Amino acid sequence: MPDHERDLVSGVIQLANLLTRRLAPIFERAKVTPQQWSILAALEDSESSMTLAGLARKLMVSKQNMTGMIARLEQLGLAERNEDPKDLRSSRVQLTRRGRALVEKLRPLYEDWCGKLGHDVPEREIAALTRTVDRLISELEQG
Amino acid sequence: MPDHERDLVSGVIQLANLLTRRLAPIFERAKVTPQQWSILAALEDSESSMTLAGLARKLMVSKQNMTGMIARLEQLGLAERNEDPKDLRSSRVQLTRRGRALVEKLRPLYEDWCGKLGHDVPEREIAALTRTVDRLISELEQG
DNA sequence: CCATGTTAGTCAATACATTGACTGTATGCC
DNA sequence: GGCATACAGTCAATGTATTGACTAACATGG
Repeated sequence: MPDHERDLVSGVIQLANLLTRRLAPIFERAKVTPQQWSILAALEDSESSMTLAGLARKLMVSKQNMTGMIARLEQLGLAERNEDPKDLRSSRVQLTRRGRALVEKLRPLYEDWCGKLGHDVPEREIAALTRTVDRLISELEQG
Repeated sequence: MPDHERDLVSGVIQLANLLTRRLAPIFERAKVTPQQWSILAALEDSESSMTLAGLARKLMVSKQNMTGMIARLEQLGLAERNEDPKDLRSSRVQLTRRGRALVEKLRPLYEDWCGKLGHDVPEREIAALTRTVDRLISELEQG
């Protein structure tokens, strides 16, 4: 029995921290962090290169943050930037061969982990949670 | 219509970022951050002093993190540390007079904001969401 | 009494995340 | 054409969050 009530806002923030912490060991052997994973997965999903700003919008982080994240992924040899001849402002980001291989290796691990998450909690509740989270994100995105 | 599906884990992490971002302006005039708010509120709730490790457990962050957070709150003159004569390892953290006054001023603002959150989303869903979040936290806390 | 193990707190290194300020490129309207 | 505006990317400063490594103090069982 929890001795302190946790409001929704604090709960979501604490849950996010906890998820990140528990997720980290899954990716540890590959030397990537959960946030790096999210970028790698987004790049593979896109089936083509993306701009920094496009990635930032998709993952809902600032473009300044994305600059650093991509720099680290480039350092690791998992992603690369190329100039876009059509728009000299943009660079197109894409997975390297190693990056793509890594995503293919890690995706099942990630999905397994997510699937096992909430084995205590009824399936219906998890689905409802997912939907409500999306609604809240949409609502907050405007403001 | 969202073009990309967002799984629960990514959704919760993105929602937490978004909540923090939207919450920040509420506290901006008082020069505190949402995370600092969470500590101040916890200290007021406790009705007595707390140890660093106790605070860290309650808010589910590492004690190393708490060291820095408390140092910043002390710098701001909102919290203070005193030695515990019963246990020379511990320091007891408590609100200063200014800290207590600030919490009293900010708490209604915070609660209003939380209350208005999800005006699109039925009350029942919000309550269900809160419960599910708590369950997931409990499950992950063990592992 | 003392060895062992646990707990409280700190420091350092690294990653993530924000805002503000800035450069350079593109776009659109007159 | 040229100016205003918006957008892409970066740098710097600050705060949050983690782990690992360490010291000091407490607690327990020989």
